[in-house]
Amino acid sequence: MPKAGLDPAAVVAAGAALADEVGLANLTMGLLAERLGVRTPSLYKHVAGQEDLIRRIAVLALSEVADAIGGAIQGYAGRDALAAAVRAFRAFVLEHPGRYAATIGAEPSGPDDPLAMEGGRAIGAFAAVLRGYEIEESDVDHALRMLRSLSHGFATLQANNGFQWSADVDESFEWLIAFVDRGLRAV
Amino acid sequence: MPKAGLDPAAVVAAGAALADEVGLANLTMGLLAERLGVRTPSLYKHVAGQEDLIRRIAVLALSEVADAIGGAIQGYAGRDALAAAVRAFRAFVLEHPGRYAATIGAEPSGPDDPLAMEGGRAIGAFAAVLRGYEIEESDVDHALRMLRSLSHGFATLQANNGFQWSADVDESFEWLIAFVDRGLRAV
DNA sequence: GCTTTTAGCTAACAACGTTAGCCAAGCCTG
DNA sequence: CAGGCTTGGCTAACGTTGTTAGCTAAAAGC
Repeated sequence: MPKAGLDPAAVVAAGAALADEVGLANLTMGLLAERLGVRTPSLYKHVAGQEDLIRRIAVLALSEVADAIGGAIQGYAGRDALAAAVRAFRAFVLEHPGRYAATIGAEPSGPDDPLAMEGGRAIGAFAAVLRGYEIEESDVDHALRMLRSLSHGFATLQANNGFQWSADVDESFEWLIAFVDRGLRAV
Repeated sequence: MPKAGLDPAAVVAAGAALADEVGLANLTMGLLAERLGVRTPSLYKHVAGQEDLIRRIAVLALSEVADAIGGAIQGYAGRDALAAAVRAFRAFVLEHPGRYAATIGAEPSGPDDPLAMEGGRAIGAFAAVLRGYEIEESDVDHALRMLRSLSHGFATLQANNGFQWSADVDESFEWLIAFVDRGLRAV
């Protein structure tokens, strides 16, 4: 009785939403099937398995991250672009912790793997921020890695409640933006 | 036939070593039992279950991280201490990716949870680095979070092969130390 | 030396991912 | 429009993994 009208994109989208709700570790095929009003084995007509599902969720997440950052920095440059980019990134991770978690440890199989392409787009959005600073060619890659590490580290630590004590996290984040901005202008 | 002579510490140590070898995601109770020359259910005499095991591995990892950083910075201050600390941290994560992964997402249940205590010790080691800089009291927490985010982000991205293209990762890391050192002296 | 605790074992079960094989709904062609 | 083909759902079944129950023999204590 083919009536549910699923397709791979719908399954992946529902999987991503469910991962955000219950956490990636609790994203089970049975739970996803139930959410879609279908029996578990039916999912295998659309995705190859759980590993494939998570990989596709990662691709979706990276695509959304790239769009979010790219959209946020439009019309801005320098410190404004930096702030917009990292705020957009952090907001995405906090709103969509499950799908973002899918991107961690997902290794592209080759340069034309969709994972690599969307990942490259996300990194490109960060790279656009750096063009607003006067950074020597040889330093751009290092600065980009710094930006990624800081964004990823801060967002994941916060998403996992890694910051325990006193000081306000939003305040720390703004402090961090100022810190990086000063540093990049002095490079 | 109680002869294997296991105890919780031995099980946790073996679990941590195994996690480093095969990855935390592939750390199965059966595999660990086999490694210890014992049948799977016997492990439950020493740890309450897989969740408990991973939690204890996280405590062990945090304790080792704290010792590694604490030891590395002894006798150093300022930039030397900063470099020693983050190098020790990164080396630990790269040598022990499995046990470090156990610390991600482990939430302490209360302030006297061993997890919180060892985590606090590790953070304290980073905090010691900051005392070598002239940072205002109100900025210390922010700087500490920056340091943690950067260390965690860089190390985990590298451990997951998150840095894809050209530039040398070690070079980026040294660049990053210089970047943070300059920034902290200008705070 | 007898009792009690402890630490191993076997057997069994539940949850989950996955595969095989069936069958009806929708489409495509003659 | 009829018949076949493709598709997307289904049930049944299996392997793996985590976990519990209950037994037993080695060690520890009186």
